[in-house]
Parts: sequence; C-alpha cells; structure tokens
Amino acid sequence: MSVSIREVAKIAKVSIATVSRVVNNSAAVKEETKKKVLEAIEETRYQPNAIARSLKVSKTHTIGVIIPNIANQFVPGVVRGIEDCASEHGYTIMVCNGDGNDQKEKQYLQILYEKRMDGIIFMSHMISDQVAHKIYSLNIPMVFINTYDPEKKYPRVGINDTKAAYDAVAYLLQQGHKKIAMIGGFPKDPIASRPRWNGYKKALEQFGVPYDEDLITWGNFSAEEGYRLVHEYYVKRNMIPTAMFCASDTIAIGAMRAWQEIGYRIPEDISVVGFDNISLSPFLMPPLTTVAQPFYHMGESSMRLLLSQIHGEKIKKKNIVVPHQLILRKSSK
Amino acid sequence: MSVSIREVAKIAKVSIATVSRVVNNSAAVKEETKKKVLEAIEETRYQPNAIARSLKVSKTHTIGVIIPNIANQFVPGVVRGIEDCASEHGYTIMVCNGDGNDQKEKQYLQILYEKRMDGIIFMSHMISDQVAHKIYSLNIPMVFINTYDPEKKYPRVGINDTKAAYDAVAYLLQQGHKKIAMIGGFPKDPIASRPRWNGYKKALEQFGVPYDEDLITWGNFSAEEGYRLVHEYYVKRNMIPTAMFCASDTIAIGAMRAWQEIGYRIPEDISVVGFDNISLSPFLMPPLTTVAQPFYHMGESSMRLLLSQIHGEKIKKKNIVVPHQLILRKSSK
DNA sequence: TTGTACGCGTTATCAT
DNA sequence: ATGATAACGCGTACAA
Repeated sequence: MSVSIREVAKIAKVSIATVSRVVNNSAAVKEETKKKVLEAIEETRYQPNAIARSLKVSKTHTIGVIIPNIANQFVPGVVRGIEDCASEHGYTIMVCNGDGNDQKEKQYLQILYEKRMDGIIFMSHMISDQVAHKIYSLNIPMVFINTYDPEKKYPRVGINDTKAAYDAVAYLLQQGHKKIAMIGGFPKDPIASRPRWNGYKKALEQFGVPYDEDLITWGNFSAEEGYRLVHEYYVKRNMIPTAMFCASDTIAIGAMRAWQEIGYRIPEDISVVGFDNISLSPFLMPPLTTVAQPFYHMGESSMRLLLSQIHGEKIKKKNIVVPHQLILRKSSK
Repeated sequence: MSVSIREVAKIAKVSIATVSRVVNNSAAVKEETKKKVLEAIEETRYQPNAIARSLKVSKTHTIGVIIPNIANQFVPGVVRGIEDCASEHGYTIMVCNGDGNDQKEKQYLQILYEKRMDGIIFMSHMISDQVAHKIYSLNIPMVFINTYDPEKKYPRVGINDTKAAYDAVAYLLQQGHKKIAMIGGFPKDPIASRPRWNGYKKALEQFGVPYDEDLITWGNFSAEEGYRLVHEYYVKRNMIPTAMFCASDTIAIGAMRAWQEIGYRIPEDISVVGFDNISLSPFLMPPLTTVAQPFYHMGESSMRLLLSQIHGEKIKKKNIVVPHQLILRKSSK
C-alpha cells in the first residue's frame, strides 16, 4: 500500500518524530536534516494519512452537510457558499440528501457522527421531534439553515420570511392591486409557508384590503403545482386575480405558463411575483419579479457560524437573519 | 469526549474484543454476554468511532466527488445520482468544486487522497496534463464523467456528444432549415464543444448543406454569452439564421431572450434548440426543444463503476456511453 | 535540535 | 466463547 512516516524516517535516518515535525512544520528542524527528510519524502512518494492524524488529534477537518435535496433549485447555491468558506479554512464537506425525511435525516446524523465530523450544517423545512432528539444526543457543533431546532440551542440562519412576503405583497398593493392571489407551499410548513402567509395577510391588513381565504391555495413549491392550481382552481372557479404572489419561483414559472397558455398577458392582465430568485428567473418571459434570497451568503455565514463554534467561541445571536431583496422585473406592474 | 470501546468493556466486564464482536456481529457471542454488552453500550451511549475503524481496516467508505461547480445547472442532478447509489451501498460522499481550475483540482485530489477516499469520481470538461499527472500518481479507483483521462486507464461515462449534436441538427435540417447558426462552448474543449461541433458539421454534410464558418460562434455555456452573441454578432452583422443550435440550454435561454427582445418570434421566425434539458427548459416561453442528457443516470452509473473497481473487479468497457434524447418542444419548427 | 515511547479507538490473530 | 495483545499511522510529552 502507501508508505508510512516510518519508512521515511528509516530512509532519512531520523526518527519518525522528526519527519512529523517537517511534515507539519510543528517545530524547528535543522535545515540539513530537513533536507534529508524532504528527499526521503520525495523518494518514497510519502503522502500523509489524514485518517491516522484525525484519530490522533480528534479532528477530521470535515463537516457534514444535510440538505433536503441537492437537486433542488436553490440548494446548490447554499452548498457552494458552504464549500467555499469551508475549503478556505481547510475543511472539506460531506453532503447528504435528507429529502425532508425523518428516517433518512436521523440515519445521516448518526453516520456523520460516527465519522466524527467536526460539525454539521442542517438545512430543512421543519424538524421533527425524533430528529430533534437525535440532534441533542449528539452534542457537537451545529447550525441550522431555515429551520430551527425546538430548543433553539443552536444558531439558525435565514431570511425574515414574514417581512419578505410582506414586502412583495405591499409592493403589489402599492401598485393598486386589490385582488391578490397566493400560492403557498405546504400549509403546515412552519418555516417557509406560514411566515410568508402571515406576511401576505399583514400587508393586506396594513393597506386595508380585506383578506379573502378563497384567494389562497397550497401546492408543494413545484412548477407543476403552480401550473395545475391556476388551471384547476383559479380558472375553473373563474377567480381571476389581478396579481399573484407565489411562495417560490418554481411555482411562479408554472403559474405564468398556465396563464399565458389561456391567453392572459403578464403583466398586462396579471402581475406575478415569485420568491427565491433562482438563477433563471431573469431569463424567463417575462423576466420574473421576485424576492431574492441570498443563498450563497446563507451557506457562507452558516459555515462561519459553525467554525466559531468549532473554535469554542460562544455564539450570542441565535437567529441570524440575512437580507432579502425585492427584485422588480417585468412580470409585474 | 465520547466513550470508547474500552469503557464499554469495563462496564460489561468483558474484553474489548468481545465488545467489538457484538458491535460488528463479527463472531458468535453467547446470548447472555451479548446482552450485558448491549446494556453497557446503552448505558454509556457508546458510538463507534469510524475514524479508528478506518485506520484499522484501511477503508473509509467515503468517496470523493470533484465536479466543476455544484451551482451549475446540471451538476446537482449528477451528484444526486451519485449520492443515492453511494448511500445505498453504505458510502458517503465528499464533494469538491474544482471550477475547471487545474490548481484547485490538483489540490482537491491531494486532499481526497490524504483523507483516504475509497475512490474518486471526477467530472470536468477537460483534464490538463498536470491534473492527469496527479491522477496517475494516486493510483486509486476512479471514474470520469464527460472527460477522459489521457491514457484512458480509467472508465468514463457520458453521452455520445457527436451523435447527440448530429441528431439535433439533422432534425433541423429535416424541417427544411438551411441557415443554421451554432453557439458552442469553449472552442478548445475536447469533450463537449468539439464533438458537438463535429456532429453539427456531419449533419450538414449528410444533408448536402454547405458549411459556413461565419454561422459559428463560441461562448462559455452561459446565458449571458448566448444573449450577448446574438446581439453583438448575429444581429450586428445582420446574419439572421432560420435556426440556431446551442451547445447548452443556458446559452439557448439567453439567445431566445435576445431574439425576442428585438422582435423575432420563436419558433415562427427562428427555431432554437438547446442541449442538456435542464429542469426549467419545459417552462420557458416557448418551451425549449433540446437534447436531454440523463444526468441522474450518469451519476448513478459512474458510482456503480467505481464500486466495482473498489471491489476489485476488472472493468472491461472503458467508455460507457449513456443514451441522449432529442426532446421536441415549442421552440422549433 | 533530536529521539523514545505512549496513546488515539479499532480490528484481527492468536491463545485459552 | 472469550481474552490478551499486536498492529493501523500518526502527534506529542518528555527526555536527552
């Protein structure tokens, strides 16, 4: 197999301690012996064994990342933010697709613990009691994206969903819209859906527009659902709004397509605003007005937060809210 | 910190060997003592240390995945395919963004080797001599996605790019188009760009349509470039084709937008066909005709190939070509 | 400045 | 069926 520090030592005619010292620059070594060691390393093609090192120092310089699904629209941006920050600090990431599934999440948590991650970043819509229980049993550095842990023991990073939805709907109201439909995600989802719904209601209230339950529908954040709901709910019931607030850009894409198919023009007949600002939103026809979430930034700052925990610093702020931004494009007026 | 096998042994009043045996089910243990051990494990909340185990058995059950950029349109699908297959077989993945950058790729290769991955999946456009050199120095199970290693020592999975481009352009030709523009990726890229260009030329030849260099431009696979090239090349030179073949869906998105902005209708005035079939292609206006790549499948089968290498099986087929598919939608006629 | 020796938490090979 | 004990490859007191 691969050569160990021992062989290098033998060839360089020094002790393994000395080899270790030059490999890690951990202590002064005479220039001459250092050269001998370096030559021996070259000759043997020695490569340090990080596993052995980890066992010794109880640090893997690896962090676990549990996300719903890497293939989801905005997850990759977050992961990229995490990885950039991680690699910058000498860490590597292990990514796991939890699929918002209790069992899978629990199992990954277990595996990541056994593999002795230095910390874990956990992204999900909601976190079940079972998963929460598992999390607390681990007792290692952790940070949440979007979700909260029930006891709020660990920090969480995310936008202010209520305010973000409020901003979007308030903008529509300001433009004179009164009949504003909303397509949300899972109605029970306490992270993305409830707060956005609240923001919607709050805006209406503020502008003195009565809330109409019939204008609200729930899907699952997918384009297919947005498409389906427009056809099978709004059109079928002949409830044609003048504007529509969608809880995700994917929903908005499906919805816009449905409206356009049956002859409504966007934004002339119906204004549509999305949520997320995924990378293709500016290239849709028409380009989509939406609430941008700083995904990369979220990943990056969650990693930062994790690092400070790993370094033993005490976290004071448990809820790190990152800025959202309403981006006006052509799908609304 | 966390408890070791030793403490469990002490509490259960057995040897560490016995504890190891019950933890791994590696040998028969009397029911009675097994129970004692299990109780001790429960009591101490013992969790096996995978690092120590890895050091002992020289297997990490972890595989490294180097990709250009997880935030790129189609990369997440591939990674998802890899991860599903990996986790199904008890493996975990470490993902690294190489950014198609020699230095980064080399460095990640080094890190992944030091962390003793059981294998590596490498996805990139092209692989430089430096990186190739590094790869060969490692000598561990590896498989490539899209790229080849120069000596073709390791297997590679990908579509037949030439044939795929041929199919797309032949379709356009069949529809009666004669003036077909193409926007490629990096002209030097031997993986995605050259073969697709060749396929384009081959189709023209087959249909007896003369090849016109001026119809070809090169970008970098981005929507911005597609947009820019339409405006600054085709429109400015007044070279208006009747159809356009784009080497990626993102290019097509930018190009469609540019044409539409200046009043050309798609597909009535210009047909556009893309490449990749990213998840939003069906939701564009108009829905994009494109060549689908089976990303998930590519990830999955690359992982399978890696597993068989890890298990010591000899790979006979070095080039695994997965099926592409021309998907006809509304952006072409 | 350098070397010796121990321990990190396992698994595996011997005995018993 | 069980227990001692030797590795695995490394970092680090401590001694020299």
